[in-house]
Order: sequence, then C-alpha cells, then structure tokens
Amino acid sequence: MEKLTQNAISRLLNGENVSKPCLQVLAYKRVVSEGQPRYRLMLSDGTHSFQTCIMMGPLIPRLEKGEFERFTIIQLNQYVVNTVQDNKKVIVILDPEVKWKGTEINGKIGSPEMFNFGAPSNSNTNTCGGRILAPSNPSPLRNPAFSARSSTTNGSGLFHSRNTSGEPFNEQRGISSSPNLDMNLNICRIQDINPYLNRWAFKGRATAKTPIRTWSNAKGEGKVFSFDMQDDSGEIRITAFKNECDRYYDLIEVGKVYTVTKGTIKTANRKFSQVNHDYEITLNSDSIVLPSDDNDRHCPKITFKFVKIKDIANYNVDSIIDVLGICRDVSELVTLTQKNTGRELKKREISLIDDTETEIRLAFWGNEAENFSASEGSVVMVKKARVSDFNGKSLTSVSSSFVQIDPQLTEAYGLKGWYERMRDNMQITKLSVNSATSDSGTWRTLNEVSVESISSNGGSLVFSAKATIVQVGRTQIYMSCPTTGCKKKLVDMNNGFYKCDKCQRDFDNYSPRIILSLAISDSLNEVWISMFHDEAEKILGVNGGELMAMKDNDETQFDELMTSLNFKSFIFRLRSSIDHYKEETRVRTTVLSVSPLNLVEYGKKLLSKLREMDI
DNA sequence: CCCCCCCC
Repeated sequence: MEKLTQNAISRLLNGENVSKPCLQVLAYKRVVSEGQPRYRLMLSDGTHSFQTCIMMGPLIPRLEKGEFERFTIIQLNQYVVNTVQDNKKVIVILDPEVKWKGTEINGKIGSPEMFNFGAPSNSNTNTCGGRILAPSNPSPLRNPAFSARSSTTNGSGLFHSRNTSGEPFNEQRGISSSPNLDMNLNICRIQDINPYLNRWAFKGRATAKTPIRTWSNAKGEGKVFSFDMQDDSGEIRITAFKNECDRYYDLIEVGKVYTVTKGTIKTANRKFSQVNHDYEITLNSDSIVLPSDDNDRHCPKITFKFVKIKDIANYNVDSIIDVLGICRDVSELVTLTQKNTGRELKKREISLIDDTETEIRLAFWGNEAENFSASEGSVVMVKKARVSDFNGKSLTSVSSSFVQIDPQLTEAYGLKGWYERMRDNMQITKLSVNSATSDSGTWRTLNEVSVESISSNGGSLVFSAKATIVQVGRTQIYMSCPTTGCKKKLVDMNNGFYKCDKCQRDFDNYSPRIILSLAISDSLNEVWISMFHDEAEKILGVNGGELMAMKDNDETQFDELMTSLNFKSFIFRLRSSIDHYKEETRVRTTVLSVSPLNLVEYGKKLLSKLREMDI
C-alpha cells in the first residue's frame, strides 16, 4: 500500500497539487477519439480507482510494448487534469515512470472503489481548476484553485485567471489577484509575446500544422515541424525540432486550443513565415504545451476569409489567402526537375473557379500532389494558400496550407448551387496561363517594365519580349562552387584550394560562372537585364572556362566578343520584379531564357496579333 | 538547428 500515493485520486481530481503521485494500473483499453488513437487506463491509489486516465501520442508505442501492463505502478512525473463536457474530469498522463513492473506486484493493491464525484468530500469539485501540472516540474504553473472566477467559465482551470467580467480584452491577462496564485506567470496575448518577457504563457488555437520535414546539410541533420497558434490578438509560429518534434507532433491538432509556456522566443524571419508576428517560438526540452479548453473565449474558432478568385489578381506574390472554388480540372501528376539543384519535383495542378467567373490554377507538390484526388465539380477549400506569379497569377499549396474537398460550409453549398445552374453558361476569365497549352506565355513590350506596372501586377511579371541588345555592361566571371546546385562564389585560399562558405568545404577546383549585364531595347523602352551563366554561354558561343581564359589571356578578343553582342536581337523570356534595396524601390529584370529570333515565326505572331485587333 | 514550398 505504501507503494501508492495515499488518496492521490481524490486529491488531484479535486484540484490539489499532488507531486509525482504513484498509481497502479488496473486496466486499459484502446479508444479512438476524433480520429486519434489513445488509451484509457483505470488507475488506482489503493483507495479509489479512476478510469478516465489518458495516454496518447508518444506514450502509445510504450504502452503497446507492454511497459504499463496490468498491476504496474507508475509515477506520474507530469500530468494534466482536464475538465471535459458535463464537468467530467480526465487525467492526461504526460510523463509516466514505471516504479514497479506489473509482474513484480502481480495483484491489485487494496480494495479501491470507483471514485465518486457525488461524495460530500468532493463538493468543491467545480470550483477547482482542472488543469494541473505536477509540481515536480519546476514550472511557474501551479494549481491556481480559482474559485469564483473560473466557475463562471466551463470549468477548466489553470489559465482562467483572465477577467471574465467582460472588460476589454487588451488588459494584461493572467495576472491574478487571487491570493492562492503565487505565480509570476504572465498569460500574454499572442501579439504581445516578445523576447524580453521573463515568464510567459499564452493560450491559442492551432490554425495550421506542417508535416514533419527532415533535413540534412553541412551543419547536421534532423527533423522539424511547425504550427501556428492564434488568439484574438494575433498569431504566432511555433517550431519543434528533433526531440520536441517527436514529442509534440501527434499532440498538436489544427482547431484545438493549447497553452504554451517556456521556449525560445526569437525574431521571426518574414522571408520564411507568413505569420504576422515579429517573433516566433522554438520549443525546447523545458517547454510545456498542454491541450486546453477548446471553447476558450479568447481563442476564436478558425475562420476563413475567402478571397474571390477575381480579386486574387490584386494580391501580391507570396500573399497567404483562403480560397474556395469549384474544381474544374485536375491535371496529371507531373515530374519535373528543379533547374538549380537537379532535384526531382512532383507537381499536380488543378483549376478553380468561383462565381466571379474567374479561373485560377493551384499547384500541389510532393506527397500532396500524389495523393490529391477530387473530381470535376467538387468544391475545394484551401486555407493559407500562397499567391504565386507562376504562369500569370496562380496559387500554390504550401506546408501550412489546409485543403478540404467539399467542406461542410454554407459558402460551399452556395458555390455548388451556382455551378450547377451556370456551368454551361459562363464567360471564364483566366488568371493563370495553363502551362500545358500555353506557348511562351504572355508577350509584352519593355515599356511595361516599370515600378508602377510591376507593382500593380503583384510585384512580379514573367513575359516574353522581342528586343535588341544595345549595350554590354560589366561582365563578371567568378569561381563558383562545383557542387551541383551551389553557385556560391568561392574564396581563394591562395594555397590551391577554394573555400565554399555555404557547403563549408574546400575544393581544389571551381566552375567558372558568367553574369552578364545587358541593356536591351525595343521600340518603346530600354531596360537593363541580368543574364546568368547558361543563357550567357548560349549567346556568347563559348563556355565559362573559355571566356575566363579569353579574358585573362587575350583581352582584345574578349572585348571583340562582348562588342559583337551589340545590336543582336533575341526573343527574351524575362522576369521583372520589384526590388527593395536600401531606400530605393526599383525593378530588377533577369533572363529566364533566350532564344534566337526567328523572323518568319515572329512575323506570323505579329500578323495574328493584328488580326486579333481587327485592324 | 529549418528556411524547401520548387515550375516558366
């Protein structure tokens, strides 16, 4: 009997702080709740037994390997007491430690009775908070034992130090006046999270979750996933590496509310995260992430702000939007090779339309592309799709995107109804060029290369133009890293070796890379463009090594070759994008490809253009 | 500690 913690069951169900209680496993069974497998255990302290003790996530394999067999005595190093619907309590076991194996005990200790909430000694059950962290964890979270305040909420306790009197919500949350609450825990609004907070915690709803991704590079390898959390003040991104990745991946479910405390707060890099917050959080071994009250009033339910497809035209590249559309077409899975890295990519495109009678194409990648299946006419909802400039304007699904086919939403039913009425009677405008059917896409003249015109096009424009080289600027030939896909400029160690900072390696060789700066002109404008290696080799007719040798050994020949580019005309495939450099905003244009000007073909193109114009 | 989200 002394192996078990006396009255632990009644004490902790009554909201008391019980440090590392030892309990005996009497039974368990597998259940599936909201699609997630978990185990429900009956635990006993010798006096009482309680049968809604939950193990989930990473504990499941341990349990299934027999670690917590019947009669095992486990010590709960970390656990949470949750209140679920009808004020029922659930003990969530987070960190069980086996004290005695079931075979060592081989029998039930004491004569435990089923714990009864109706018993007089438990009359204050409802006034106690439900969510308790074992104090063994040196955490600022303790049983707050809120009384009056939390009783007005749905009974879940720990983080209900918020004022529930209906005051404006931008008061600092969680600084409780409760005399029992000797903690310095700052329940922050998510928007207020910053690296200068000493002790903080926040509560938010998971709005997105990425798959686990593994990496391997010069610095090492590992795995990682991220999730986004939102309260009524804002949203923040949380990232979990390696151990924390394993620990939290199964726990986090989109739509659920969690309380988070401890972790590294660092500056968010807007380049990589579209979440609107200056900071992001990396979980570490001290971090605590607890399932919380999914109905918390500070954590609004996930909402969708569907952008009408027609209006996507006005969104900048890289914007993150929600979209709802009828799937008009699903392309085959295609495999393509990434030019820079040689990596193989799998892609599937679908096209979406809505009642603005506008069509946009949406790309899925990798597994998502392989697994995507929806038929023509179904409604496709994507939360957090990224606006892209591929083939005009298009959308792409990213790791934090959430895709649903035929969602149970009023808007979806409305859209479906519209489609059934209108499907044969529509004038569809396309925002995306279908890459399968397009020639080289849109043709433009160089007067359209201006900050104003590119800006109004979402910051980037890909187009074809016929133009003539009118000036050759600086020609750079540099020693680049010979690693496939790495073009980093090498540092000459002057000992026969060249160092790549990116690959963190020394090489005894390098590959010469060319960058040309050219002014090209058509009848309307002159534009400076950058032309990189492959395309430069094409128009120069020499390779990088030859050009480098020529520049070193025969400058006259080199100058002649460069000068010979003047007044040559080509069909350029160009990308112009807005570039912010220091205080300046300007357009940067790079060559995607260059092809010879075929006068007959080009003439035909102009003719058909004239006919279109009805001249 | 990732930082890839790709394609013309």
